Amino acid sequence: MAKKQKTSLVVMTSSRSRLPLYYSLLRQLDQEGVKTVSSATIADYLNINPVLVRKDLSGATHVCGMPKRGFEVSPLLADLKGYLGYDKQDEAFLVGVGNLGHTLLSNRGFEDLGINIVAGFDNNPALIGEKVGDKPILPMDKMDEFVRRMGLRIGIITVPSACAQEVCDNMVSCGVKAIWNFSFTMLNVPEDVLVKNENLPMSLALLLQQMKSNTEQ
Amino acid sequence: MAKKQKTSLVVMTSSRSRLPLYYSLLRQLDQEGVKTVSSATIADYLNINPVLVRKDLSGATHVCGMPKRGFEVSPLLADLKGYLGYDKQDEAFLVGVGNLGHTLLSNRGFEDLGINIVAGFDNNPALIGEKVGDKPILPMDKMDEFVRRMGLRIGIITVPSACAQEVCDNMVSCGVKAIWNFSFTMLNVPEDVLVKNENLPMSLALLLQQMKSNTEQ
DNA sequence: TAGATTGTTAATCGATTAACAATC
DNA sequence: TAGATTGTTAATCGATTAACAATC
Repeated sequence: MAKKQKTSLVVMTSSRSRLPLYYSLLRQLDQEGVKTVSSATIADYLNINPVLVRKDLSGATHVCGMPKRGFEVSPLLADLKGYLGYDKQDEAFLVGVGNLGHTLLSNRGFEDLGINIVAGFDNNPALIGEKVGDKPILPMDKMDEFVRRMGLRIGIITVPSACAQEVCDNMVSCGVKAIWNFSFTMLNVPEDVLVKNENLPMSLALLLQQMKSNTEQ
Repeated sequence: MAKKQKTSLVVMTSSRSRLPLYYSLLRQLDQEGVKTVSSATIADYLNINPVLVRKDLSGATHVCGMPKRGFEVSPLLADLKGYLGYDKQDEAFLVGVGNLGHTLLSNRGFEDLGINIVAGFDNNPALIGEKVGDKPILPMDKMDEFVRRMGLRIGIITVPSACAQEVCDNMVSCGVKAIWNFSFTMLNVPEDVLVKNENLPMSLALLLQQMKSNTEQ
């Protein structure tokens, strides 16, 4: 990783959303053989204030930075991994094995964070019984029993927007407590169920808006 | 859309990130034939404070809410569309036509927000000359000339993490000012270039963390 | 030693919420 | 009219930054 340039990142608030970024960066540095890193260096990469980095890290880890040398990368990484829960195994399932469903089932990045997408559900007879990214594709009408039996708490919705609410209701009735929603539908759920909308086009639109307000100045 | 339940959404800060959600919701309501909506109803769907909704809306639109009746959906939608820039056409391009690249090129959701991904670039000879989601796939070595000629400012990185920085450097040298990065590499860019990291596994991990802290209480 | 870098306390800043008068 | 709902001003809250003493 070259050191000359600065990274401009889209704004983010609260340590909760920054800690995963520290983790990413530290893992990258670790792989490059970097042993210690200062808060200023981390801050530079992420385009934030070094004091904020130190505060975030001291709140989440037991690693103390050393004056003159900064933080040791590998213990920091280990602590952060524990704090973020990446060392614990979590199981999720996905409904809607279309384009995006395939992509997520094949994504190897979940493993590293302790997340296992155990199965995909779909109604397409051509898919049922197949495997995508080593994960079995099961028929929709098996979902209820499967999810209850395995006690799954995390559901991923990658169906077309029109049937997202129905799938969501099903998930909720099976005891799902967190839904990662890729459809464009705003879902209705009971208060104890968490929904995270991952509207990709909107996410890019947000970036464009920031870019425009940047160049206007 | 049923009205009985509340939606729990992952926290978000500043009107910038909430306005697109209002837009989504209002469009949905509009399609259902809803004519007026109160700030309390919007707030309920999004699990936020109604005062915040009114403040956000009054800052972004010229539509005044009517006491007793709330806001008219369709003028609000129109104003919001303008404010968010969804009525202006923007052009982006994508590098790395793998699984995720295919998914994004085929996604119809960008159009509605005024975003057109004009082409995908890849080195795979089997893909070059093909079309994905109606978008042409071109060889990597054509990127430079193509991007400069069209004056493209927005690049999407969907290549493996190992070559992400190289692709990024290329983009920057072609004048790209905003990068939507799906690789797991923290990119180095000059200060005037905006990077938005879309690390999908990490995004789910963040949701899990919140779910766990919810159930702990 | 001098300088780089840390961790912490206090000050600042911005965003959210509470309170309330105005209005249909 | 009474009640629902608005928009705005002031108060609160939390997050970020500034200042600075401690230390290798």
